[in-house]
Amino acid sequence: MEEYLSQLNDAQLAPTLQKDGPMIVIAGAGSGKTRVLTYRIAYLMSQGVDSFNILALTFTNKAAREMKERIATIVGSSEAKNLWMGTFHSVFAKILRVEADRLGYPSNFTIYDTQDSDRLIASIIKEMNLDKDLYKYKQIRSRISSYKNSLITVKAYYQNPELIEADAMARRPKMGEIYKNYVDRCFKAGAMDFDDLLLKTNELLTRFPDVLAKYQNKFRYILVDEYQDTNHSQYLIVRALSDKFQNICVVGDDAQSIYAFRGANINNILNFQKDYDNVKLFRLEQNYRSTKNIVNAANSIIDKNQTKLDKVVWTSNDEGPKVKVNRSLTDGDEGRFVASSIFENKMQHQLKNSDFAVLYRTNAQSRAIEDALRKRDIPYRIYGGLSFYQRKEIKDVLSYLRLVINPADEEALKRIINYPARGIGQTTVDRLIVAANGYNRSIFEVLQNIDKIDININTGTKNKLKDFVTLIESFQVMNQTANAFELAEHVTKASGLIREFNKDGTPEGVARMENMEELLNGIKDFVEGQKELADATASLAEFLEDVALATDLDADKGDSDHVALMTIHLAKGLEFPYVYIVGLEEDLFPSAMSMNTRSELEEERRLFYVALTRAEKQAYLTYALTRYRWGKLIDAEPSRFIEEIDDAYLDIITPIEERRFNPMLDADIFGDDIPETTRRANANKIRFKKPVQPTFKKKTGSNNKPEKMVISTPKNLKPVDKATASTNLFDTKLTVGNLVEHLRFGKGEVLKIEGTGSDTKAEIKFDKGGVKKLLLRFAKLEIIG
DNA sequence: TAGCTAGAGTTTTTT
DNA sequence: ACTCTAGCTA
Repeated sequence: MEEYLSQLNDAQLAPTLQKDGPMIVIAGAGSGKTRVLTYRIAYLMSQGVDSFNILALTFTNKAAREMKERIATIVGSSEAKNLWMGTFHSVFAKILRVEADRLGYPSNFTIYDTQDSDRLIASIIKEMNLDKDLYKYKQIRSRISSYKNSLITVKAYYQNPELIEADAMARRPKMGEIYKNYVDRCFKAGAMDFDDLLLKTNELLTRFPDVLAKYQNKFRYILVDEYQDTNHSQYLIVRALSDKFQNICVVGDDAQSIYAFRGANINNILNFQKDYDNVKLFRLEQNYRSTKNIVNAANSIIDKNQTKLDKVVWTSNDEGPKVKVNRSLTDGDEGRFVASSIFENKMQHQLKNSDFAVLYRTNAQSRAIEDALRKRDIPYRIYGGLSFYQRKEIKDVLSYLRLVINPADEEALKRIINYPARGIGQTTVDRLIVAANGYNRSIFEVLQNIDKIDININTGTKNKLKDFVTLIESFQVMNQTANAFELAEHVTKASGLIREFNKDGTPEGVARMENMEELLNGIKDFVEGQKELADATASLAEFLEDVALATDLDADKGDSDHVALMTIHLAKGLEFPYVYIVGLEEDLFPSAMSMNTRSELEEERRLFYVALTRAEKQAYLTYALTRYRWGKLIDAEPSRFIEEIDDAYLDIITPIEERRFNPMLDADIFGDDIPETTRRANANKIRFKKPVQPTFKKKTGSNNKPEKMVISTPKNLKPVDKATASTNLFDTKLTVGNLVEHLRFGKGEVLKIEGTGSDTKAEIKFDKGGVKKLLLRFAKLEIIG
C-alpha cells in the first residue's frame, strides 16, 4: 500500500488518508481526482474497512469498471470484487430489484428507455383525445422527468398550486392527468423509467425505515464522483444513506458542471459544507494533464463566469504549443481541415489514431467530420448518438425478450405484436388497450383471456392474437431451462424476425441482419462471462438490465485504434493528447437555446472549459463561415468563446480560404467532366455511406436543364420494383448530385422537373419499379439531353 | 389491414 | 437532410 501512496503528491495524499467523516474534494481538471478516489478506497480497505461496506458512485459504468480493476491490482481481485461501484442508476436498479415487492413492483421490472417513455406518453395523449400540437410528447416527457428529479410525485403535483398554475398558463391544463396516467401505466406494466430508478429509491428509503437502516449499515463509506452533476433526487439518496455514519466523500469541480438540463444542481456542491457538520475541505489545483498554454487558456475562459468556487488551477508541465484557431469556409472544409491536420500530426509525431479526439456541441455535427476522415482513410469511431441498443432492429429483438421476462411490459408488446406483420392492426391494438385499462389488467392478461371478456374483435383476429400468446408463452417455457443465448437465438427464428430481415435483400436488410447477429454474439459473451462467475442466475433478466443502462462509452473495449468523435458532454472525464473542438460558432456553441439567461450561458462556458481541458498536448479550435443546418446553408459567425481566450495563448493559423480543390480527395467521387466548381459544391452536399465510384455524363437540354436522366445500376446491386422520387434540389447544377443522394438503384427516367433553384422538384420513373426509401447513394447516373 | 405518400418536425447536451 | 406519422387507397 505504502508504495502506491508514494505516487501521490501532498495535496492528493491528504484526502486519500482522510478516513472518516464528511469531506469534499474540489478537484480541478486533470488534477488526478480519479487517482485520489481509487487510492482512498484501497486505503480504506487497508485500514480494515470491509469492501462490502463501501459504495462508490461514478458517472459512467466504464469509470467504475476501470477504477475497480485498478483497485484490484492494489488490494487483490477477491477483495475488490465485493465493492459496490457503478452509476447511480445501475447501483439503485440492483437494490430496487431486491426490494421491489416493498413498492409493489415485480423484481423483474422492465427499465423503460426514453423512447419507451415517449411512446407511452404519445399513446396516452392520443387516448385522452388531446391536441398533440399543444401536448407535445417530448415536452411532456421532459416535464415529467423534471418533476421526478425534484421528487414531485403526482400527489405532490396536485398539492402544488404553482405547478398547476404554470401548466395551465402553458395551455396544458391536463398535464397532471397525463402525469398520473403515465405513472399508473408504468406501474401496471411493471416498468420504471430512468428517473424512477432514483425516485423509487427515495421512496423506498423514506417509507421503510428498516430498509434505510439496512443500507445505511451496509454502506458505511460512501464516495461520490462528479458531485457537481448530481440532481436533487440523487442528492437526497446520498444524504439519506450517509446520515448515520457520515462517512461521505464527494469529489467534483463546480467549473465542470454541465448537466443542469437534466436536473443537475450545482448548489449541491456549492452548499455541501452547509449540509454536514465538520466538513473537511480539500483542493486539488495542480493539473498534471495539460500544457501551460492549455491550462492558461482554459482559466481565462472560466474567469468570465460569476458563479464559481475559489480555485486556481496551475501546472508545472511544459509550455507546449499555443491553442490553434482555424477558420474554414464551410462545414465540409472544416471536416477536411481536421482530417488533414490529424493526418499530418500523425505522420510528424508518430502518433496513433487514438491520440486524437474531435469534440462537438451537437451530434449532428459528426457527419462532416466523418466524411472527411473516411476519405482520408483515417479510422474513427462515433460515440453516442443513436446507440446500438436503440436501433430499431435491436429494440425489436429485445422487445421479444423483455416480454418473456415481464409479460406486462406494454411498450415491448406494442412494438412486436404485429412485427413481423401477423395481421393484427392498429384498431385491434387500440381496443386491447381500452380493454386493459377497463379491466385494470395488462394487455397480455387481456390477450390470455380474450375469449372470456367482452371485446369487439372478430374471430379471425382473435385467433391471430391467440397464436401470438402461444408464441410468447412457448418462449417463457423455454426460458425455464435454456440460457439467454439459446433463447434469444430461438426467438429470432421463431418470431419470424430473421425472415423479415432477409426478405427484401436490400443493403439495409443485410445491415439489420448483421446487427442482430452482433446482438446474439453479445448475449453469448454475456452468458459465457456469467458462467465464469459460477453464478447460476446467468439470466436473460440481468442481460436486459445491463443493456437498458449501458452507454456507448461502456461498450468500448478499447481494442481498436481509432480517432474518437463525440459530444463534449460525453467527453467529460476523458483525456486525449490532441483535441479538436469544432463548430465554434455563435448559435451552435454557445447553443442558440442557451443564450437566454446568464446561468445558461455560464453552463455553455463551463462546457467549453471541459472541452478544452480534455487536451493534453495540443488543442485546436475550429469554426466555419457557412454551415448546413436543417438542410439549408446558413451563415455563421465565430463563437464569442474564442474571443474570450487571452490572445497570448492562441495561434490563429491561416484560414482555409485559399484551399484549392484537391483532386486526390474529391475526384474519386465525381466524374472528370464535371466542372470543378460543381464538384466542389457537390462535395459538400453528398455523403456516401460506402466508397463507391459513380460516373456520369452531363448532357443538358436546350434550356440548359436536364430533361431526362438514365440511371444505371452497378451489377452487384439489385434493381427494385417501382418508381417515383421527388426531392428538393438546391439548384439545377446540383440535380445530379442530389439525385445520387436520394435515389435507390434501377433504371429510370425523369418524368418532370419543376421549378428552379432551391424549389426544384424532380420526378423519376424507374423501368422496374420503385424507390421504397430514397436513400441510396450507389447509383450511376447518366443525363441525356 | 398493409403499403404508400406527403407533410411536419427536427438539432442541445444523456442516465 | 432525415425521420416519423397521419391519412389515403387497394
